[in-house]
Amino acid sequence: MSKGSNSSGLRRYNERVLISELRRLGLASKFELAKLANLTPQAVTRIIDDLEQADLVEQRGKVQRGLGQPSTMYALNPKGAFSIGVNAGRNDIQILLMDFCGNVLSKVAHEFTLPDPDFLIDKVVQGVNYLRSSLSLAHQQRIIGVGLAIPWFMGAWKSELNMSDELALRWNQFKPREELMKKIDLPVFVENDCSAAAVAELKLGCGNKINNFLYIFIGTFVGGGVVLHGELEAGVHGNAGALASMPVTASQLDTVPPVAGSFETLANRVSIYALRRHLNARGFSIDTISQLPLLLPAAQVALDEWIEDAIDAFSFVIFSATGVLDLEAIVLDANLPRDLVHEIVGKLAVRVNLLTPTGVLAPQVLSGSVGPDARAIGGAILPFYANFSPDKNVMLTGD
Amino acid sequence: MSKGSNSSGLRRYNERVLISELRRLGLASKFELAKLANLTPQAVTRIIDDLEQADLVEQRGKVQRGLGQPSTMYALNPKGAFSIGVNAGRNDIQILLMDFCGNVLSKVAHEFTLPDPDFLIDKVVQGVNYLRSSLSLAHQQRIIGVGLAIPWFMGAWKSELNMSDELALRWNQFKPREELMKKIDLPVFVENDCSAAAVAELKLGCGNKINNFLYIFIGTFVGGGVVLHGELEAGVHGNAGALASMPVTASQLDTVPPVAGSFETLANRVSIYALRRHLNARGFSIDTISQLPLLLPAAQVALDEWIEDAIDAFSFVIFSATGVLDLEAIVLDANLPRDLVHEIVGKLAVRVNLLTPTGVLAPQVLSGSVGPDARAIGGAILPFYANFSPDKNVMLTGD
DNA sequence: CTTAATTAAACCACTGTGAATAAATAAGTC
DNA sequence: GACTTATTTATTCACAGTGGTTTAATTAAG
Repeated sequence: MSKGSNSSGLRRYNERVLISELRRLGLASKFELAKLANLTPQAVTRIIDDLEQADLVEQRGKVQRGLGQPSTMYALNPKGAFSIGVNAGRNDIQILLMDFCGNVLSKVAHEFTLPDPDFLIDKVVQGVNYLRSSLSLAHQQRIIGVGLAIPWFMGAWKSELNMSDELALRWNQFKPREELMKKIDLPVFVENDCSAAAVAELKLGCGNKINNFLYIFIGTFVGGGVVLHGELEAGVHGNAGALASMPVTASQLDTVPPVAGSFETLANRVSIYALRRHLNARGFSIDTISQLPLLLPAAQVALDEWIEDAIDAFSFVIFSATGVLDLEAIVLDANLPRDLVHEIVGKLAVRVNLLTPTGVLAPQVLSGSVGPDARAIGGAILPFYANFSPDKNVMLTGD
Repeated sequence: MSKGSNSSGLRRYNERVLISELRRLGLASKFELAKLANLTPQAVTRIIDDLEQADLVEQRGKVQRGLGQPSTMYALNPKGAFSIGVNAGRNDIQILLMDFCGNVLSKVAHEFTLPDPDFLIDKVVQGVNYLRSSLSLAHQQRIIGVGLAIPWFMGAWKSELNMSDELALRWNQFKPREELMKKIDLPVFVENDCSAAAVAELKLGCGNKINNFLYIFIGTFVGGGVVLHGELEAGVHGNAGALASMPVTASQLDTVPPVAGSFETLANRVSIYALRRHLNARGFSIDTISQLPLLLPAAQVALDEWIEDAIDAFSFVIFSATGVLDLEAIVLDANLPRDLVHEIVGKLAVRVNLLTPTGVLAPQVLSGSVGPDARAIGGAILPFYANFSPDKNVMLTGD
């Protein structure tokens, strides 16, 4: 089952290790890289020189540190590779162009209500082609792929979304990767939207310091991504971090009770859907979540009620996840105002530390540092991740 | 953070890949191994010849398959390496000697009530030395280590175990690896008992076919181990699979309710401790779980009540774990009569398929094929696992 | 004489070693 | 203060070592 490797696999692996270190550090000398990667300066020299030849890495002046010859610093060449990331949501889509250093160069977005798959694909193709043409021809050659972040089981929430049976069926049969590959002549990478966001957090956010975490994103519903040992753990069917359906205890609020014999689920308590439902029950109505601040301070009590209930449900899920996986941290982000995210994270951290059961070690609770665009950004990272991240599989594929 | 590698790392990795394949297949030719491991027959020849030289692999005759030269078959040499496995439980200890093929050569066991750490260490040292001396001097040189499977947080359940504060404190401060290394001049490997059992299941049980599963073992309490991509996932602090403290909904039975603001935990509903408590409440008393069959059929109703309640709690935990990790299977074993394990697994499988929420893919539910000794056997595998399993870290440590 | 497993010898790609080189600072000398 | 020399650190050169690959030869069957 597990595969052996050869020297070119080894080289590719070391190459990726150096690229990753360089991405993590921003700026480093060959010597530093050698120490960090446990390689000899020779090996690093050869690899970095080759990468420089291939325009993936560039010199960035020299730095003097005390005695000795100054270090020639290297960094990833932002123009060395490009990637296009797509987040396809239930109500909106964001498409962005990213350079090799992770900078977002440009971005397009649309909002809509309940798209059908064909419409969505069209929007993606249009956006990708538009962003693509914004680059010079030489740089267009360096786009290494399109990464799509999209919820799984889009058709599974048809009642919550007022979706027709027919549309739900089409969503269920929809194969985004295949459809996109038909219309775009670039490699296509697809991940669950929240797993993609977890990758964004791993590569551009707190992943610099933390290697094992559960990422949670509150959007229309709620989802997550799992990062173990600095690598995305996608699960057997790519469905890891499917937090929406996680069982939790019943809510104190006005939720629809689950069908008999079944469980209450996290999405029913923690999601923008649940928040809006509770606000509605308290007489506050909004069309999109961006209008939330307009309701304040009148709706503050209702909002606080929901926060309290959400924290309750969350702590349940966090202890479940920590029990199974013994994680360093929970990283929470949301399509909600920044200070609200911080408030939830703060209260959650207190609760988690208070209730940590015997036999479990409390994880840190952090707020995501990438923000609401994490999913699209994560999408853009997917092609980089597949081509330049040092996972074990790199070694396996021979020449 | 991630480290590069060199040719000796590569060689070690390939060596381990071949050993693992050979362990999985039992018997294979160089040519077969080459195809499976994605290596050239040449490379395999070199590696296997070296391994044969080192007595880790041996020829096992020739096999004719149609035309052509017959294949020379190879297998692991059972006398190539030995390992001693220990399971240190709250009431008993098993110590066994294992050969390189995974056969248990001999075994010693003791029962007791609430040992203190020193007593336990003494028992382990005695047992290890006894088993060690049962081998010829030449073979004694080939013992590659002692693997200890032991519950974490032994002192954390002092009220349930009627443990004195003083004893609980000593357990909490107990460092088994350090203590053992003082008294045994062999490498010592320590894992959580249920993680060790998961390794046993991975290497000697269903792991032949399944690479991603949550292993659950019902003992005095309940615990688990996580296997992802054919490797044990121990967690940041080695505490992955800490199912005992997993939050679940409240029981319908006679459990002690959790303190206010806290959760009910799995161990309080699914464990031999919980079973005995329920049997007690129904007027049936046993000293050890092996006496359970003596109570039947009188206690059948009480037993069925517990099973029903246990399945309820289990399905909660299984959906939590599957939501986070998207697993292929749940593998359940217990220190209970074999047919009772099968009954629980059967009923659990039905329940899981019935209740699988939208957005989650139901895992298989299987009964463990290693059985009640899984923890000690897993312990014995730990040294083999550390020395011969192709995990990524193999490559990292240079020469 | 075909087929398939296995091996031998030359080869290639990679990293490692140890000496040499380059570029700076620090210390000593006039 | 200018010049020299030693010291330190980064980097590179040439060669050696390891390990897998290639090609062709060998072996043992049908």
